[in-house]
Amino acid sequence: MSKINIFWFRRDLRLEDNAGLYHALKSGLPVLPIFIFDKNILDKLEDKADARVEFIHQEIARLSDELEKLGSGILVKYGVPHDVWTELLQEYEIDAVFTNHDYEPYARERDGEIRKLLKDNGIAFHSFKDQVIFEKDEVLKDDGEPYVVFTPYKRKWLEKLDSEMVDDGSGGMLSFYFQSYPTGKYHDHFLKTKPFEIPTLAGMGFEPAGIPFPAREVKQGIIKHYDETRNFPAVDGTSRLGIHYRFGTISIRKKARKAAILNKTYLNELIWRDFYAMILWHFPHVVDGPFRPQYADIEWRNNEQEFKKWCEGKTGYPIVDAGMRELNETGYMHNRVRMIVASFLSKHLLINWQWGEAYFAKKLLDFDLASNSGGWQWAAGCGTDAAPYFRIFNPASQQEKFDKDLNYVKKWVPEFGTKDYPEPIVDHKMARERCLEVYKKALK
DNA sequence: TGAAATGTTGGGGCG
DNA sequence: ACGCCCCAACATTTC
Repeated sequence: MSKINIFWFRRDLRLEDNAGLYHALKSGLPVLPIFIFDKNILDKLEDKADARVEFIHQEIARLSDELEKLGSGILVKYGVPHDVWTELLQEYEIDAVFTNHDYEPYARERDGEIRKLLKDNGIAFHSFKDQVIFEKDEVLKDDGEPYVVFTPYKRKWLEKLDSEMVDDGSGGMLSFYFQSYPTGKYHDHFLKTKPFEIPTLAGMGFEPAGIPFPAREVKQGIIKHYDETRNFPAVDGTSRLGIHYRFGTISIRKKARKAAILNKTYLNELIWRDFYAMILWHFPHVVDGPFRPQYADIEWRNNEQEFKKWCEGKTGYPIVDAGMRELNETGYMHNRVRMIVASFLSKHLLINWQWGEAYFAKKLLDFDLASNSGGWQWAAGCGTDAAPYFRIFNPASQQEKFDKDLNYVKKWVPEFGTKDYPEPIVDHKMARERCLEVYKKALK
């Protein structure tokens, strides 16, 4: 058996502009791409019609088709990564393994184990930055500590971006950090093989969710006008690329490069993404609780019936209910509305934001641990650079500002305005004052 | 990427 | 013309 290198796909499901894959293909030995449906992760999912699993499965099938055209294939396994790698060590003569960094706590632990397993077998494990522009230790304060406030982080991020410019190949200049990896130039370095059989969704205990996935291509003009349109949920004004950023079906470098040219506000959102990934790396405790410890003392009401009504979109606050119903039906919620429903749950209802975070984690197609945690903690006031606790969104004025004509509300809450629509679950004025008291008590 | 409470100003009605 | 009040509009402070 002749030696090969392996490229391990995780959340980077594309053949173009893929850092780890590029390095693998340039390494000299034929490259066998693999993917593992990780039982450690899949077994934790309650809903067997999980659209994210379906999405990954669909994208793996697409990679398989693309590789077949190149005379190669992707080896897809279903199991616990350590067991799978132990099998792979039997099945192949592996020289080195290539992959891209994954910064989540579980992934760090998993990769540590696999790195050790491979090392014990004399095999190198090479991992690369691919899913962010700047990772954990690239944008730090002058004293070497991580930023916990966004604005100075962003300033430093932009400075670093401009610090190294290169020729873009067509006469202009381009940040070194936006350069793409010309993976396609080396596509003939894939291991020549027949296509492999891919485990079926049903075989892994899953089924299709039956909701459509957002396109990989953004409609003309959306990014260019993002700053003007992004706040209006009834307007088609956001890219909806979340799921593609999450699973790497698009290249962050390509999108950030485009954003830097077309719209600074859109680029800003990508910087937030880097920011929260960096925060999660340095402060992994944000997965299980508030970044600021004193917020753990808030006496949440945690009323189960009210939580259920929030989940189902039956709070009697139209903009909140519209958001929750959009989420339940499509796996997506407009970002402006995410802020409104999060503020409402944690502040009006005084329900632990972690309940809401967990609900989003179950429902959002674009769920990302770092950004979800960061966003919820921002809304609840307990995170890095968070909205102060006394900044309580008024659902009525948010609706007036951002959905004046009620187009969004009417789309998702058809019974709005009829007798079938429920009365508000809480009085706004009372809830606001109650929130201020409870937060003040915990924080004094 | 807040909202409400409180303070200030100035125009207009009116005696 | 003047003082007084009301209140909208805007500014500032507070939560």
